Amino acid sequence: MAIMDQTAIRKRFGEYLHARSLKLTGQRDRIFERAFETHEHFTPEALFDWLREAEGTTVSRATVYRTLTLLEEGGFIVSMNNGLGDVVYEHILGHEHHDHIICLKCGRIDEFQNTEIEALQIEVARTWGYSLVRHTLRLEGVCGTCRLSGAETG
Amino acid sequence: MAIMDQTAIRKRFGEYLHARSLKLTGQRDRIFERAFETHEHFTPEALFDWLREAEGTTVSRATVYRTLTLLEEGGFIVSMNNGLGDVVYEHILGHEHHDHIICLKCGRIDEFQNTEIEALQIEVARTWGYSLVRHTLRLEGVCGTCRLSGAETG
DNA sequence: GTAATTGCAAAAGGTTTGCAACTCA
DNA sequence: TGAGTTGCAAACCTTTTGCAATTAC
Repeated sequence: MAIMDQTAIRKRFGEYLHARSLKLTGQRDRIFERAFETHEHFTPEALFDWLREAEGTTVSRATVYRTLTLLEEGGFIVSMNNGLGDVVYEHILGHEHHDHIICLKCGRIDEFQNTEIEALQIEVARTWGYSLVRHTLRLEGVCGTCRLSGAETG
Repeated sequence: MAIMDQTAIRKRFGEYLHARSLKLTGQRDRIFERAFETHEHFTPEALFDWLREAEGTTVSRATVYRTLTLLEEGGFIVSMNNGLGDVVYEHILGHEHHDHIICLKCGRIDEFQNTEIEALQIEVARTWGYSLVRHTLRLEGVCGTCRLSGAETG
């Protein structure tokens, strides 16, 4: 399923920086690497902590924020809201476009694709006179695990 | 199309407060009224300003926030993200469930309904073992007006 | 009369920014 | 060498909170 492997995307990151006359600093490198190391959604703060926990590795919060913005502008990562008020990011490595289904009990996030829904969205946009740039579809519910365990909690 | 008229929902607000042993204060009344007066999506700050602009009417920011939370808990309004980092609210008066299509250039928000998409969502959730509680579908693009005027702006 | 509410100002939480020191190319 | 980058701390913005005064019921 991978569209591009880690090496290729790393190279593209370098090219992207070069094209914009930006420098590949140690901090950017570490942030990039760490962001692509996880397959989870993460907050800027979480990434900051991960880097701090890694022995000796310290990158300032400001640089984390600045670099995440940079990565998003370059299309290497995308941001979304986790529904609890936090901004979370995910990298695009090996991800085709997908939407999310989120468990309201445990916060688990699964990803899915549905071409029929995609097609209908384009149709809706056209109907309203919009040209569709992107969309966000988030399904929220209770996952199987939580339904079996917690049942009717809170 | 209205599910409930303004009078009816106003009454329900009173009942809701009563049921929770809360008081119908002048401030709550004004906030409620103003929130239902507009059919646009609004930020807490915007509502605060509206009330301030209205001659003599002043409600503190704190009370605006507290009351909006209260109204959302009661199901009288719902909140969402406008995609620019702001929390925006909309009242539910006369609104059936709908999704949003947002213009990335001018921030305009339109609402639509599509039963086919709704049905497919339920199917997706079932496939993944989730029971669907709710969903958010946001289409983002460029509206007809902006496409005609601005064209390829920055 | 009394519990609930308000306004204020301070606090909080997340993100951005100015600036001097530093570093990649 | 010099444009771009970093870290720090202060600034920002939105939202929340503690508390004394006030108000609805």
